[in-house]
Amino acid sequence: MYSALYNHINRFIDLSTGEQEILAPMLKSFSVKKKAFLLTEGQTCRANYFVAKGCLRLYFIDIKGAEQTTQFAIENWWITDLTSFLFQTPSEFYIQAAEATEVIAIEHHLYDEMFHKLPKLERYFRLILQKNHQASQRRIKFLYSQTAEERFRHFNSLFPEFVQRVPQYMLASYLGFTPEFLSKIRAKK
Amino acid sequence: MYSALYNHINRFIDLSTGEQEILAPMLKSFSVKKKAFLLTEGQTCRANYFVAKGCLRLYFIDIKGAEQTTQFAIENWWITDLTSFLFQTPSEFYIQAAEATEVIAIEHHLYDEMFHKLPKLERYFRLILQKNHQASQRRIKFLYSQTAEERFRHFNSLFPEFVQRVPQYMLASYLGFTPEFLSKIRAKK
DNA sequence: TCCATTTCTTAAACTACATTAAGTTTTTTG
DNA sequence: CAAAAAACTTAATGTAGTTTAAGAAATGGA
Repeated sequence: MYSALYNHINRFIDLSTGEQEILAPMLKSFSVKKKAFLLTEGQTCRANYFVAKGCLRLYFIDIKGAEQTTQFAIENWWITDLTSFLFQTPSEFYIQAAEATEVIAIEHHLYDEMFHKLPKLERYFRLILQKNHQASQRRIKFLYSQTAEERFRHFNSLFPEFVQRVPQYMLASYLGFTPEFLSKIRAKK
Repeated sequence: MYSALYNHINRFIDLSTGEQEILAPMLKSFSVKKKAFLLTEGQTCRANYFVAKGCLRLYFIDIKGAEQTTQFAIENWWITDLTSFLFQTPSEFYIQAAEATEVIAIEHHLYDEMFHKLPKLERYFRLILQKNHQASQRRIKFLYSQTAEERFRHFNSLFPEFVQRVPQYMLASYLGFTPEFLSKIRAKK
């Protein structure tokens, strides 16, 4: 049921079978159809989501009405609107399945309890959040140091399979330009 | 000596006097003169830095030779090049004092030991990293949703004192445009 | 398998911001 | 307190990327 998550946790800390059994009742596992939403603007984000299989994306709608993708989560990544999740306030974001996705969720009303019952998980989440922070530092540098074309070519060389996996308009907004411009870049060579 | 840090930690968890005494020998406290460096490109980042007083900034030099500020840390914020710090690899960043600054540092060779001796701090750092992650999500949205002028006006309305505190060229690169353009915006009104 | 929807492409006109360069003001330091 | 260095301003010129709009291709559902 939750083996994808247990395997991931065990990459960072040792979680015994007994501890897994304590954790299990606090989790929920379910499928999300392609294009279905786990969160929409105005709603309060109910859970922190772990992707067991598939792909979720976090985006918002800008003043001009365009979707701006700010994050993707593939296998073994957590995704949520952290502010909305932690403080149970209305979100300005959408979380949508970019593909048919298998999700494991920890809901807000059990989040603190989880750390209380399994303090070991403080370490797991600290390490995950450190990875997130590394990724953010890399991403900001990347956004500030290259032109749109360089960003695309660089991203494409690092994650060629992923570029094939999602529609170009999602990728374009994630990389900070328009789908038309991405089309232009590709046509070049 | 380390009271600024102890106070900060106690906002998130309860750290007893005894525990403070365990922590103390793993910390270092020192002053950094304005414009002095805690890290330069090519060096390995030795520590994670907590600002007790003053202001540090993290920046890199882009292809055109311009400084790009990617992060500021004022009182009660931690700052480091996390990848370089965790894996002890050469950094592409500089950490410099934007003002005369009082720093409390935890060095790499004591970082794991700190969590081993004081597992409570796993929680403190998880909570800090959550705040960081919230800040990153906010920042990315901010960068993607507004024009340069809007970003400046918005930032200025949120943090007017901070805008006065640092040179405009640092702020301009942090907000993602040139000092000349910032000058132009200001002249407008 | 066909129609509807979604996604991608092309190209011309436009604009927000960068670049360059020179001059001015402010801050730092001996 | 004078000189040097650092920070800021102004303005002309240039360009990377956007906008708009229309058509082509791919995908998905009944």
